[in-house]
Amino acid sequence: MPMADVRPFLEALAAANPDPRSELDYTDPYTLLIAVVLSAQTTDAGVNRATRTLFAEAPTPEAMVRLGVEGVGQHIRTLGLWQGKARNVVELSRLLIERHGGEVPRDREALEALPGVGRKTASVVLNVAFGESAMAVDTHIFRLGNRTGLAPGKTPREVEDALVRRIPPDMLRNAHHWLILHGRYVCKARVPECWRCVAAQWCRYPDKTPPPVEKPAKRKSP
DNA sequence: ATCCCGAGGG
DNA sequence: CCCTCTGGAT
Repeated sequence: MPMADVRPFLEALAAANPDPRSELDYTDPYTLLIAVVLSAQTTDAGVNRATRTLFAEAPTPEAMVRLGVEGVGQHIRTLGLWQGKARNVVELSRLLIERHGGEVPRDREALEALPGVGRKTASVVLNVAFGESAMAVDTHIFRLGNRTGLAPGKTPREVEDALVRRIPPDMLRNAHHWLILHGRYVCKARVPECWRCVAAQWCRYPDKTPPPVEKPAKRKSP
């Protein structure tokens, strides 16, 4: 049975996933754009750290171009795929100046025309920084949408459309973030931890896995 | 060993 | 659809 109303589900996820944007201003489109470009094949902690030190040195597109590929690389060497990302960050910044007066365009086509920016990155920027009705579907959200009944679909695009259609407009902003965190840390691919899921009561997933049996604490053994 | 909060290209 | 680029976490 499909979830009748997605609002309680999303409210529970929102409450369980406090806004992680504390040290960095991810409401700033440029900061967010760079952070998301850096995020592929890496951990969130790594991206946060790299973005923080990078922006301390080059907070604007102009400064980023001046810093150059080598300079950017210094900040992101611990991330996966960092060589390509360093090139993308600099070239993308140059194009922002050349095409958009140094601003991040509020436009999907313009965003996706930038190197290193695909559909998912553009969606996150449009949604989180600009408040547009966009969703990005990765493996976590795809699985969660189908498993929970929130947004069933055979293809990522179908799931995406279902999400944009079903999620109340006032909840769309940041919904991507709540869903992705929930999919990563609770509604996991192999072993979903339903016993600590705040939204289990609205979920149709049949496998309500029990909590792991508490192993006897290891006393000082002989 | 396996999996990523992807994009670009064949 | 497939593959490659890459480092870190588990």
